[in-house]
Amino acid sequence: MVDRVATNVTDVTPAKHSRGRVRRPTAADVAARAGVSRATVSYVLNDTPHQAIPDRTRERVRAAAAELGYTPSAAARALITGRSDVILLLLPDWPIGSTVGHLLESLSDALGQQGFTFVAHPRSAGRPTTDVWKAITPAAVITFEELEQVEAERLRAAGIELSVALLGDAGPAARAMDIPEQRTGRLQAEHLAASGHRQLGYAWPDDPRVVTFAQPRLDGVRQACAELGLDPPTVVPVPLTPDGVQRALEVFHGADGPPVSAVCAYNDEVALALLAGARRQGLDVPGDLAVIGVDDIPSAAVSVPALTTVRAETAVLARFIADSIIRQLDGRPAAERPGSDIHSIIRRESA
Amino acid sequence: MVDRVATNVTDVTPAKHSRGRVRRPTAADVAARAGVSRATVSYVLNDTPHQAIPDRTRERVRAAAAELGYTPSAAARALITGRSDVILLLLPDWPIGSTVGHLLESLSDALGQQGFTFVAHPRSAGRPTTDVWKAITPAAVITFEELEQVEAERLRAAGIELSVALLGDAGPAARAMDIPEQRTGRLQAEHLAASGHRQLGYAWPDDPRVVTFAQPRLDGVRQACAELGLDPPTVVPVPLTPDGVQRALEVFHGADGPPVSAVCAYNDEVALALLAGARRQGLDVPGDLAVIGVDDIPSAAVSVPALTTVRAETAVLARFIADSIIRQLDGRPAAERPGSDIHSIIRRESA
DNA sequence: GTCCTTCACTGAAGCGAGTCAGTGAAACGT
DNA sequence: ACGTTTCACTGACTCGCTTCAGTGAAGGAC
Repeated sequence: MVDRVATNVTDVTPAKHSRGRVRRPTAADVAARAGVSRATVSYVLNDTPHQAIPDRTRERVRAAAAELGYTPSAAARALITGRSDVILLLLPDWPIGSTVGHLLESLSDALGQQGFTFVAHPRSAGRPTTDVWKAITPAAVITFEELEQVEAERLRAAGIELSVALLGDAGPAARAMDIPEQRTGRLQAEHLAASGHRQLGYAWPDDPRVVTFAQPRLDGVRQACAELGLDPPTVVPVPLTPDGVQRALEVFHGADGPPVSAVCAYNDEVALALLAGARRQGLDVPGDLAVIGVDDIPSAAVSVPALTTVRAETAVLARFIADSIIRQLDGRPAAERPGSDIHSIIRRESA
Repeated sequence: MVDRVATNVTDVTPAKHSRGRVRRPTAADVAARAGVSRATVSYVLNDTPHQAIPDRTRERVRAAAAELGYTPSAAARALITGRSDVILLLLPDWPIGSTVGHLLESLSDALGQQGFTFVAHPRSAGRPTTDVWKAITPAAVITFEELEQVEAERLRAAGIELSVALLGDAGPAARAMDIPEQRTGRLQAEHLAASGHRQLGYAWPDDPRVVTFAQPRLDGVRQACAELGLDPPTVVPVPLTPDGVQRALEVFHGADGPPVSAVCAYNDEVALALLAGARRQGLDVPGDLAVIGVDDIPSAAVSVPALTTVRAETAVLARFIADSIIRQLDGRPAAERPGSDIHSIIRRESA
C-alpha cells in the first residue's frame, strides 16, 4: 500500500467488498495506516494496562483510527469476549405508558454514559418467548418481574451472567432490585390521612398483568394504614370502562361495606377514570371523595379537578439501576438504594 | 470422546471454561455428538440448499443439537454474515405513550414471526447520538423521522444497508414508509363535517418534538376541509397546562378570529385536556364545542363526556412495516400499503 | 473395464477482534 | 564486558460460525 500519510491527501474512500458492499475499516486497516501491528492497535485503542507503548505511537494509532473513522466490530468483540456492551430490557406484555417510556429514556441515558448500549425488547404476549438474548448476547438483562426458575436457567445456560428484576423481593438468592414501589403507596396513604381521612379505598387495576407493579403499591398503602392506626383499605378493582368505574364507585360509596372518603389509585389513569366517574354520579371531588394517583402523567395537570398524585424521580431511579448493574458486572457490591426522596407528592385539587 | 449416544445416558452437563464460566455448546460439540463434521452441522441446521445430505444424517444432527440445547452464537454469525437478525427501532426523544408502546409490541410480534429480533433504543435527548447500530449491527434500522443526510451516511458506512423512516414523504430517493397519518386527520374532519360543523379548529401539540407526527395529521384535516368546501382549520397550539388549555379555548371561541364549533385534536391527550378545560369554562361538549381525538387511549372511554376518537389498527400497520422491511432486505419490491380500512372512528359522546 | 457423475461428506480458510508468549534492541548494574 | 531487565513491539492463536473447494466411494454409461 502506498503511504499516503506523507502526502496531504487523506484518502478515506471506504473500501468495497467484492460484492460491491461497503466495507467498514478494520483494525488491520488502522494498523497499516499507522505502520504498526494489529496487536498494537488493539492495545492502544483499549488502553490495555501493563503495555509499554510510547505516546508517539499511541498518537499515530489514534490519528489513523480517527482518519479512517474506525470503530471496532461489535460482533467480533462479542465473539471473543463472550458478551456485548448491550444491556437488554425485557418489556412486559402489559401496556406500556409514559412512565415506562420515561424509564427507558433515563435508563438508556444512564447506561449510555457508562459505555453500555441499552435496548428494549417487547416480549410478545402471543408467542412463546424467543430467546432474544441469544440474538444479542447482552452483558445483562433487566426484567420487570422476576424470571421463572426455568427461564433464569436458560439465560444462564446461554452464557448471560447477570439478570436483574426491577420488582420482587430482594430475597437471599434473588437478583431483584426491589425498586421501592411501596413507597408510592405509603405516600398516598400518608397524604390522605394527613387531610383527616380515616377510611381509605384502593383502586386496584383490572389488568391481571400488572399485579407485580400494583401489589407493592397496595402493600405500601396497607402498611401506612396499619402504622397510622387506620382500618385496612377497601380494595376494589377498577376496570377502565364507564360501567366498571361506576360499579367501583358504588362500592367505595358503601355498597357492601363501610364507605370510604378517599381513595388511592393504582396510577393516574385509574385515578382520572375515577374522577370522570365521580362527575357522572354527581359526586364532588375532593368533597365527597378524595382521589390521589401515581405517576404524574401530563393529563393529571389538566383534569377537573386537577389530580393530586405521587411522582417519582425516574432519572434518579434509572441511575441507581444502571449503577447497580454495572457494579455487579464488575463483581463489586451493589449500589446503595436511593433514599426516600425520590418520591414526592404533587399536590393539586383532587386530594 | 467416548460415544455416549449408544448408551442411554444423555450427559448434557454444560462444559466449563477454564475460568469456570458456563460454556454453551457449539457447532463442534454437536458435530462430535452426531459423528459428523462441523460443516455438515452447519448445512443441516441452516437447510443450506444444493447440499446432498440424507435424512438419516440430518436426523442425527438435529437430535444431537436438540439434546445439547444448541443454538448458534449470534455473535459468530453476525461476524461472518456481516449483519445480525436484529432490527433496531430508534425511539424519538419525545415522550412515548401507549400508542407507541402498542406499535413496539406489534412490530416485535410481526418481525419475530419472520425470524427477526426486534429491539428498540431510546435516543437520549441530552447526549450526542452514540452509534447504537455499531453495538448491534442490525439488519435494518427503523426511525420515526427521516434521518439527516449525515446520519444516513454514517449508517451506511457502518455497513447497515437498510434504514427506514416511518414518517416523511416517500420521495424519490427517500426510504420512508409514509405511514398514512394524514388519514387520521381526514377522518376527524370528515366526521365533524358530517355532523354539520363548518368551521373547524385544530388543537396542535405544544411540544416541538412531535411536529413530524402532527404535521401529516393537520395536513389531512386541511385536505379534507378543502375538499368539503370548508374554511381552513384554525390551528391553535395547546400546551398541557391549565392556563394553556384555557387560552387555547378562548381562541377557539373566537378571541381573534371566527369561532369554531368543533376541534380536531392532535391526539387523545390533547383532546382530553380540551374536555377538562371546556368544563372549567362551563362550555358544553359537544353542544358548544365538539372535540375529536386520535389514538383511542384507555382514558378516552371513561372521560366525561366520553371521547370520540380515531383508532388505528396498529397490528396491521406493524405487519405492513415488517413485511416491507423484510422484502427490502431480500431485494424484493416493497409491500403494498395497507388500505384506508386501518383507521376507524370510535364514536362516543364528544363529537 | 474404464471414465464420468453423483453422493455424502470433510478440511480449511476466513470474518474482526483480543491476548499471550515471544523477540530484538536499548538501558542498566556490577 | 557480560548478564539482566525494561522497552516497544509483533506473530500467532482463538472465539464460533459459514462456505468454498475438494475427496473418496458408489453408481451409471459406453
